[in-house]
Amino acid sequence: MDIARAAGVSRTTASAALGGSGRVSAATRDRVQAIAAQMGYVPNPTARHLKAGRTGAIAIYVPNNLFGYPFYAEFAFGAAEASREDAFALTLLSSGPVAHADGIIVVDPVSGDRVVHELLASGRPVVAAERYLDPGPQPVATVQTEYGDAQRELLDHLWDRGARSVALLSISVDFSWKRLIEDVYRSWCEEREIPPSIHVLERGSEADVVRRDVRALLEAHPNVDAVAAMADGTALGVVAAAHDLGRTVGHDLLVCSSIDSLAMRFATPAITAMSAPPREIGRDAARVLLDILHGREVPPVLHRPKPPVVIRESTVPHQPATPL
Amino acid sequence: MDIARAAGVSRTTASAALGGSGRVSAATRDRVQAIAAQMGYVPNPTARHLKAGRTGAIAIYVPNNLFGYPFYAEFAFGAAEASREDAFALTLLSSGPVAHADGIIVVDPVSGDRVVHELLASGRPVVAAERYLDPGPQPVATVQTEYGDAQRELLDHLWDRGARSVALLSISVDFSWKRLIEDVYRSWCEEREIPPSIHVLERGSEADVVRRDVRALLEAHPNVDAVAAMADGTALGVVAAAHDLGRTVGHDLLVCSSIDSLAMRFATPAITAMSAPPREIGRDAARVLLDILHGREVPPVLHRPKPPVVIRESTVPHQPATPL
DNA sequence: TCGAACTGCGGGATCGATCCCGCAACGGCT
DNA sequence: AGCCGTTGCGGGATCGATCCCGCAGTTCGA
Repeated sequence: MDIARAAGVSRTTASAALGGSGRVSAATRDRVQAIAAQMGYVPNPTARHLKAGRTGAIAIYVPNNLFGYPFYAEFAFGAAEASREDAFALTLLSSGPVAHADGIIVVDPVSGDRVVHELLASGRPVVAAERYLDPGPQPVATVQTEYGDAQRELLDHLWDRGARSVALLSISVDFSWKRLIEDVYRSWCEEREIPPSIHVLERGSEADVVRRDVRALLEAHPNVDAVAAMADGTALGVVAAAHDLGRTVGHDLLVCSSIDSLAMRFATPAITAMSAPPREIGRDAARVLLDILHGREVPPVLHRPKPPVVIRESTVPHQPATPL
Repeated sequence: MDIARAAGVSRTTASAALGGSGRVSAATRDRVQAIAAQMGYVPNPTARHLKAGRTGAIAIYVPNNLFGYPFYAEFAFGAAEASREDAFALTLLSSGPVAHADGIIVVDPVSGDRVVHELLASGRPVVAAERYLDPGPQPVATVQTEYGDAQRELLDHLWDRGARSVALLSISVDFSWKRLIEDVYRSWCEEREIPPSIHVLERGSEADVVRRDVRALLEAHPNVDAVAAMADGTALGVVAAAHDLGRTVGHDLLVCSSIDSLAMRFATPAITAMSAPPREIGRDAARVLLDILHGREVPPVLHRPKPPVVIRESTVPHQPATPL
C-alpha cells in the first residue's frame, strides 16, 4: 500500500480509492487506480485475512480410503472452482483435523470417523455432502442428491427387462449413501414381494475376491437373474464371474452399477449405471459453505435432483450406447 | 497472545517461552507453556504468515481434463500429506493462475498450457512432476519417474510371450510422459527391427469410439498380435474390439496398459499394466518444493525408480488355449 | 571497587491492509 | 456574518505474532 501512497495520497485514501469504501473524489480515485494498475499492485491476501479474522480458505475432507475413486477427485475440483469464484482457496485435508480454514466440506462422512467428529467439534461451520449419521455436533448444512430415486429407476429398469430375482452387492463402509441404496432396494423388493438378497463385499476387495464371491453367490442362487452392484468397479467383477459360469451378461444375467465411471463405459458389455455429476455436487457444497461464511441464510438441506441413469448393454444388449 | 500475557508476562516473553527463541528462564518458560496448554492456545497462522511474508500454502495444478483420472487424485493426496507434515496447506488450483501460495506443483505439464506458463512466470518456485517441455521460464526442480524403463519391460514381456507385431495406442495430449512412452516404443521397435505402429486416440474418446477405432486398426492390420494401450481405460476398448472380431485377449491378442487402475484389475481378462505409485510421487514432489521453500538445496531433478509392472491374464492367461 | 559481560524480561516497531474518527475547507441557509 | 452540514482526506489504531533493542539486576574478573 506504501507503493500506492507514493502516488501522493495516504494509505487510507488509497485503500478507499481501490476498495470503493470511504469518501474519495472521483479524480483521486481514478488517479490512484491508474497508478495501482500501472504498478501491478496486488493486495496481500494474508494481511487482509488477518484483519478480517478469516483464513480465506475452505477445506475438504474425504474419507481416506475413498479418495482413489474418481468421484471424489471431481467433487473436489468442482469445489475448488466455486471457491475460486469467491476468492477462497480450497485446501485438501489429509487425515489431520488441524484445518487452517474458515469452514469445511465433509464428503460422504463415514459413521464413526474420528476426524469428521473432531472437525465438527472444532466449532467451524461444516457442510456435509450426504447425511452425517452419528450423534453429537452436526453439520450446519447438508447437500443431498436423490440417489434413491435413481437407484429405484435402475431396479425398475431391471424389472422391465424381465429380472425377477435381483441381488444387491453392497459395501461394508457405513455411510449415508450405502444406507440409502440398501433401503431403497429393500422397500423395492417389498413392493414387488420378492425376498431381498444383500451381499456385502469387504472394503477394498480386490478384483479376484469380488469375482470369487460373486461366483459363489451365483452358484448358490442359480435363479438370480440380475445383480445390482454398488461400489465402483464391482460390476466388472460380476461380469468376470458370469464369464466363469458361462452366463451372458445382458442376456441371462443383467448387471447394473450405482456408480458410473470410465470402467463402466469401457467394459464389455458396457454397464448400465447411475451417473452422478460429482463436479456439480462439489460446486454446490462449496457454494453452500461460502454462503454460510458470508452470513447468508441457507436452508439446512440442499436437495439435488435425481442423477441420470445411463442404460447400456449390460441390461439392453445389441444397442449402441451412443449413436456412432 | 494477550491471553498468555494474562499469565503475568509480556507478549515478548510469552512468545519466547512458546517459540523457544530469546532468553527466558526455565521457570518462566514452563509456567507460560503450562498456562498456554491449559487455555488451549493455538497460534494464529495468518498472523504468523503475514509477519514471515509467506502464505503457508503450496498449490497443485493438474491439467483440467486429466483430473478425472485416479492417478492425479492420489498424487494430490500424497502431496497433501507431505505438506501437512511441514505445517503447510495444499491448495487445489482450478485453472486460474491467481495462486495465493508460496510455491506450486505442476503435474504432467501439458505443452502449450497457458496456466502453467503463467505460474512459471509468476516468479514463485515451481516443481514439475515429469518434464516441462516448453521454452521460457522453467521449473526450479523436476520429479521424474522412470516410466520408460517400465514401458520397456512391458514391451519385452509382450515379446517374450510371443508377440511380434505390437501396436501402440497413444494419446493426443502432448506432455512428457506421452513422448517418453512413444520414444521407448520407437527405439524398442528399432532394436527388434519391426516397424513401429502408433495410433493416436483423441483426448477423452468415449468407449465406443475407442472400440471402433481399434476394431478398424485390427481389421486393417490382421497380423497385429499385441496392443499396448497408454491412457487409462483404453485397454478395455481393445478388449471390446477383440471381442467384436472374435479374437481372444491373452491368447491370440495380447493387451497391456501403461496405467494401472481399478478398471485394469477388474477387467475380464485382467489387464497387465504399469503400476505407478501416485501417492509416493506426490509426496516426493511436495517434499522437494518444501525443501526449496525452506532454503534447502535440492538437485534439479529427482529421479524415482522404475514403477513395477503387474502381469495379468491379458498377457498370461490362466488356462492355456490356442497358442499364438 | 568498578566496569564489563551476561541474564531475564519488556517496549515498541513491523508485516499489509482496513477502518473509525477527526480535521480542514467550503457552501448553503438563516 | 455566523452556524451547520457535507466533502475530501489523513492520523493512528487494529488484527496476532515476531523480533530488535534497550534496560535493570546480577555476577565476575581485574
